[in-house]
This record gives sequence, C-alpha cells and structure tokens, in this order.
Amino acid sequence: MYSQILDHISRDISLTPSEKEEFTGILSEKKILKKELLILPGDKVNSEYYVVKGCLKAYYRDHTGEDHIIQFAIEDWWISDFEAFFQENPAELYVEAIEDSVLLKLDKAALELLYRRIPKFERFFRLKITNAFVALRTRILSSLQKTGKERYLEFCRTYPQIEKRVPNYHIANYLGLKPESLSRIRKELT
Amino acid sequence: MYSQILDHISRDISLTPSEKEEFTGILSEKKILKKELLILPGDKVNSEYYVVKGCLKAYYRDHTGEDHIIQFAIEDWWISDFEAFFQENPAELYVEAIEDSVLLKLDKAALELLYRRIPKFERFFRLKITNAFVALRTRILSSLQKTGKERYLEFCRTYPQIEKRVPNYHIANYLGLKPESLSRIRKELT
DNA sequence: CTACCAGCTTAACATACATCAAGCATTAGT
DNA sequence: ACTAATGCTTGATGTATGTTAAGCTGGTAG
Repeated sequence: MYSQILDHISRDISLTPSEKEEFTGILSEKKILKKELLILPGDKVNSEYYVVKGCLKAYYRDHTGEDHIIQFAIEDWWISDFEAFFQENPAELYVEAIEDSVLLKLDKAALELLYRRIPKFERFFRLKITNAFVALRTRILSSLQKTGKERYLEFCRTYPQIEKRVPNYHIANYLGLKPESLSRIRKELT
Repeated sequence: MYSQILDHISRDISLTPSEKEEFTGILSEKKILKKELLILPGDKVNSEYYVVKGCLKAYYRDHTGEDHIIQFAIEDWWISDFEAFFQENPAELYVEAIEDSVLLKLDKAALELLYRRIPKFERFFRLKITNAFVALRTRILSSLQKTGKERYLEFCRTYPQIEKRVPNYHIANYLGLKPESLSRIRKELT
C-alpha cells in the first residue's frame, strides 16, 4: 500500500523501518473521481497530496472567468495549492481530477511535527520544492522567450506521459495557447 | 556589519547570540562594480549571495544570443544561479551588477554543515525558497494570462523600488517585451 | 564647449496568435 | 441505433507585439 511512496522518498533520503512507519502513519488515503474537486478557492489548505494513481490538474480562474492550468500531476507527483499550503492563505486554485485517482493525503500540522522529530524530511521536502522551483524557472523562460510551437515541442519532450494522456485543449491551456492555435501548430508539425 | 542580514533572518527564525555568531562566521564580504560579472555560464556555483547594498540581475542568454532577465536583486535579496547552486550543475545564467554592490557570500558546503548543526537554518532557507516558488508561480500566470500593459503595472506595484532604479529596457526584458513595446505601453498610460 | 553615447521614443510594416464561427469525427448515454 | 456531448480542425478577420529604422534628449568624457 505504501511501498510506492516509500520508494519515491527513498530516491532522495534513506529511512529506517521505524522512520518509514512514522511517516506512513501520518498519511491517509483519498479517492477522487474524474471531475471532482480536491481543492477550491477559499479553502483552507491543510494538506498536500501524493498521486498513487490517476491524473489531476491545478488551475487558476482569473477575473474574466478564464482558467489557467498551473500544474498537472500523475503517478508519483505531489499536488496541492502550494501557495496556500505553505503560506496558510486561503486557496486561490482549483485542484480537479482529470481521471479517477487515488491519493495519499499529507497533513501540514503532522508534517511540521515530523520535521521536528526527523529533520531528514525537512530535507526531502526542501529538495522537492527546489526541483519544482527549477521547473518553474524553465517554464518562465519558455513562456517569455519561446513561440507556441517551441513550447509545445518542449512540453512533449518533458512530459511525454502527460501529452499522451490528457486532451489537447488542456495542454494548450497549460502552454498559454488557445486550442485552435495548438491545433494549427500540430498541423504544421506533421 | 552583519546586523542587516541578521535582522533579515530574524524575521523568520529566532537565533541565539552563539547561533548568530556561527552563521556570520561562514559569510564573507564581496564587492563588485557595475557591469562586473559575479557568475557566468559554465561556472561551478558554490555560493549564494545576500545583497547588502546595490543592484544586480540574473539572466539567461539563449541560443540566438538574446538575454532574458530571470531576476533582479536589491538590498535584502538573495541572488545566485539557484538551479546550478542547488543541483550542482554548471551555471547557465549570468549574474551581473547593475550598480556597484556589496554582497555577503554564503558557501554551499558550509551551509550544509550549518544545516546539520542548527536545523533552524534548513527551515529558514526552505521558507525563502518557498516564497521564491510562489513568486515564480505568480510570474508564470502573468506571462501566460496577461497583456504587456497588465504585466508592467503589476511589476510597478510589486517592485516599485526596482522600477525606479533600473533602466526601462531592463524592465522590458524582464517582462518579455521589447523596449519599443514598453515605451508604447507607457505612453498609453500617461 | 563640443561630441558622443546611453536611454527612450516614434512610425511603418510584419507576424504570431486570438477571436468568432462553423463543421466534423469519435465516444458515451439513453 | 440514435442523439448528444466531447474533442479536434479549419477559415476569415482582428489585435498585440515584434522588427526595422530613425530621431530625440540629457548626461558625460575629452
């Protein structure tokens, strides 16, 4: 049941059996169906979620009512409204299942306690956020410097599993394009 | 000499006198003149820098030879090629002084040791990177969803000190615009 | 004082992408 | 099997921004 997430963590830090037990002790399973919302704006975000199985998106709805996908998450990824989670603000994002999904919920308060007891975990999550930070930096460069076509090709290279799995209009949205534009771009590429 | 950075850190974690001493013991002062480079691509990045006084930019030069500013830094900010610093890759960015500047250099190896001895510092830097992460997320949303005018206004609101201090063509570059376009935008606003 | 140069502006034209509107598959529900 | 919904494509037109080229201003070096 927990072997997947323990493997995932063991890629960055090594844990004794009792530390593993202590960690899995603060997790709880959460199932969510396609189109259901895990988080919506205004929520207090006490948890982040590890994806055991499935696919989700986190998106922001702007004042004109348009949605902007910030992040996808598939197996082995973490998802939440991290801004709200870290800074303890009300959520600004929706997090929604694109497929029926199985998640492990990790509670902030329990995580803070875990940091005190086993500082290695602070390290693990610092590494995770650091990687996320680097990925965001890359994405900013792309969005400022590259054309839609270049961004699409980069996306296909970086996240081939996601490109195969989610509808094109989601990818277009993530890339900051309209579906019609992505369609034309894809046409040029064939 | 170190009171500025100690105040800065004390906003997030509280330190005993001996912890302060231990921290300042691993810092070293670095002065850099306008137009000098602190980091350039290919460098091994062993340090991050706290800005005591001055103004710098971190930028990426793409394959076409165009520069893209990732980050400005003024007093009380941290700057480096964080991707290179965290992941121990060769630098991909230039970091250059826009004004004569005084920095405090913090060495990665010493910082790792400090983390072991005083885990509070791991907390401090996790908080810093988290804030940076949130700022990047906001910037991505802006770059994907907003017009140049909106991004410029947002920049002026968020970083008024920087807007006053650096040439417009730097700001245009940061916003992903050409100086001519920013000029048009500014004209419309008057 | 003069000449230069950095920083900013302006104008004419080009281009990538958005918008609007429609149509066409494929899949899923009844 | 029929219908509706979903996802994708296409065409005509509009708009924001890029490109190119030039000129203006204020400060600074000689």
